[in-house]
Amino acid sequence: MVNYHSVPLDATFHALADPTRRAILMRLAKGPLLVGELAQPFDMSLPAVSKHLRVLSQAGLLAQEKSGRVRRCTLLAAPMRDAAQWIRHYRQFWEGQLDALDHFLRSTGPPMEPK
Amino acid sequence: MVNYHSVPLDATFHALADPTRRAILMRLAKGPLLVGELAQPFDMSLPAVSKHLRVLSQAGLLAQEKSGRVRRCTLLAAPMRDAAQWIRHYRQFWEGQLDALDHFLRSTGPPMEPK
DNA sequence: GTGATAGTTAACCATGTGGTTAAATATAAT
DNA sequence: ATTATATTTAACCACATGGTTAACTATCAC
Repeated sequence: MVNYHSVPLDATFHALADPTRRAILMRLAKGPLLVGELAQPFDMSLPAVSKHLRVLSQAGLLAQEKSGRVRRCTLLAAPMRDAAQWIRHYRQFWEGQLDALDHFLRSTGPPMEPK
Repeated sequence: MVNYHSVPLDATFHALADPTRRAILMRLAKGPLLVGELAQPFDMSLPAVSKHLRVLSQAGLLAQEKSGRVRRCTLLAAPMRDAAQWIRHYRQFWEGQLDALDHFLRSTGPPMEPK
């Protein structure tokens, strides 16, 4: 049972599963930011933010460019595009399953209905 | 404290971050399956599969319809559509950042450059 | 009834996660 | 050289995760 986030898609979805990390990505979507700027609005310590940045880096979603004692964080889009593609690839099937959902809801009925 | 009120997205992305769960979803995309049928191709115990199914259920991605001593699992698409929408919403920005990636790669040089 | 079948729950284990504070590192400013 | 600033690393904590085996529940078949 080694690093089960070694698969790129695993790492990408894992990175997206945390609201702090999604917020970081949302802010970086508007342009690169320094670590300190990135951390400022969050109510958590700098090391906590640093850990989130490491998760994002390991998922290939973030590049850090060191410039003096400052680190400029840049969003990298490619892995997220892969994630979107995975979802899109199955969307046709899911949409085919929407009728199955209706059937399921009808067959089980409201929670308190006598069986 | 920032509230991103995005707990469902957390659950959806977390569910997608595991290759076993993605494989389960991929198979369910072709139509409902019983738990046993679902578990058969995986090299892990039934309780392990059962746990994955519970994660998927809690993420709202799976419905289980009990019929006799058998449970029919049906994929529910809606949360996945929300996840895709989250990604799609930021795609325009990421694509704007592709040039920033090029700039980053040029400015930092090859990976093994001496520090 | 007895037994087989489908599946979950319980208890456990090793490791991962998300957070903390304190110390370390590196660079800039004086 | 000293000090302040930006950021990471280390050590720690409580809890979650992904897996196991064993025991339990529920249903079907005889």
